[in-house]
Amino acid sequence: MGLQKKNLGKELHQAYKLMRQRFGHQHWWPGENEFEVCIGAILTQNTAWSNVEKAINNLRNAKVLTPQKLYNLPLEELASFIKPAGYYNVKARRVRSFLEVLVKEFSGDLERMLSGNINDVRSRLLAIKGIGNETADSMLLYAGRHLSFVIDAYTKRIFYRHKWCDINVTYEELKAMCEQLLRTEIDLLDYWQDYHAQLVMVGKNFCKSRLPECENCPLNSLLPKDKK
DNA sequence: GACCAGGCACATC
DNA sequence: GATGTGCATGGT
Repeated sequence: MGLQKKNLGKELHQAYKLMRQRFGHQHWWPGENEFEVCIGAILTQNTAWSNVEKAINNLRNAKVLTPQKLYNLPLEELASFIKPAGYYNVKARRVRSFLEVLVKEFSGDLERMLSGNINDVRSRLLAIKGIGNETADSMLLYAGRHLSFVIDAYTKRIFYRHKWCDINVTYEELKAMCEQLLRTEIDLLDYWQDYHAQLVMVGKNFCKSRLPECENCPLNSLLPKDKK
């Protein structure tokens, strides 16, 4: 992590207040239940959520949105349902490998799969092919209600833009930094869930691509003074 | 038509 | 350990 700005914690919390003021509480994750959250977490990898919604609706309309039914689906059929989400062949395999563990090791009981020691649960998720850091943390935070901060491309882009981290920061470093500094609220789970959601709002609406400027961004008042 | 999106695994050097 | 590549649809 190296040199860390003094009062960075306060600045990060100020950022939250600004985003929250602009967008309101996001009540994330979008999804009817914990199982949908997990499937959505896989489907949204490098993909716009609007496309994921179509894929999930296909599954819902086909009435296969349960662990056992989804697991029993032939791979090609699963792939055709999730086509709108893109990368449908890889994602079909990734959903399948997640379900394999859920159904075979936990009898389809997602709550049991996600309960217990956070580090153990996280390791179990990361051992599944197709589940990396962000997907695992999304499942932990939004489906498992664990205190596991989610880092994504928007987080890195926004943090770097504001010089809250350097360009080479790793996933684990940024995650540890956020988890260490964002501890002021009473309800940390709600805070971390909404913090990530707010960052996605900023990313989607104001920090597209790697352009240095993002007009009308609620965080502009926090930009480093030399390049504004 | 180009560019982008809430990643990840794998190959290669 | 760092860097490059394939995967694919739909919106702007």
